[in-house]
Amino acid sequence: MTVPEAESLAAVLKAVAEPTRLRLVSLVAAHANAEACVCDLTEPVGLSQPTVSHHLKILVDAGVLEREQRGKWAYYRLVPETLTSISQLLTPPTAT
Amino acid sequence: MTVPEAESLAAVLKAVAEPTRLRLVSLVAAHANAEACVCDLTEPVGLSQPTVSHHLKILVDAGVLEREQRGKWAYYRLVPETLTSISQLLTPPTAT
DNA sequence: GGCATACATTGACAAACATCAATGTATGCG
DNA sequence: CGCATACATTGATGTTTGTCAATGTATGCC
Repeated sequence: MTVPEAESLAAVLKAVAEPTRLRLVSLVAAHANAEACVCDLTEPVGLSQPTVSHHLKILVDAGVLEREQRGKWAYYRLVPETLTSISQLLTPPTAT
Repeated sequence: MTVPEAESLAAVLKAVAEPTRLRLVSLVAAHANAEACVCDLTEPVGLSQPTVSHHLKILVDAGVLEREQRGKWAYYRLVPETLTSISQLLTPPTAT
């Protein structure tokens, strides 16, 4: 694995390697219509709205979630390809 | 995903979510006999011996690598089950 | 025993990070 | 226009993290 490869993989992993963000991803994926707005998420994770927005931005920047603004609300959806991709990159050669 | 589940998954991900440690894992896995000692690893990653030992300890604590002391050398091997496990936990439901 | 080798641990420090309060921006409604 | 709602951004703060120099520990060899 080259240095740039390691850096780009680490960047995505870093976004996900945080308990709150894992829960956010999980909550978004499990939510009705597979999308959720910030107001759906602050109460379940028990953190302030700015903090949740901050975490969501990190997940969007990493390509784990995507954001769509509809009226007053910002809807977040999972980008399954990203998780699938890092999942495959992490699978050890012996498996499969 | 519950809070404890998120925390334990995040702990393993955190160990791997670092470029140097990803390269170390990759180097160990690709090395002859699928094991490597610290002296095999410092030069490829270009960091000091204490720093490499430090990263290896984090990977061992997370269950990603295992360590075996043989004489003067400490040999590190991959624990494939750990990577397989987090790989599966990260696979989105839509995949498969 | 004495010395070299292989590695771990400690201490220190700058950089990155998670969090919140306060404030800013934009949308919708009357 | 004026106000409330939903969310983002900024600034500040305590904590974690990656790194190295210095030192400690243990093994092997003479």
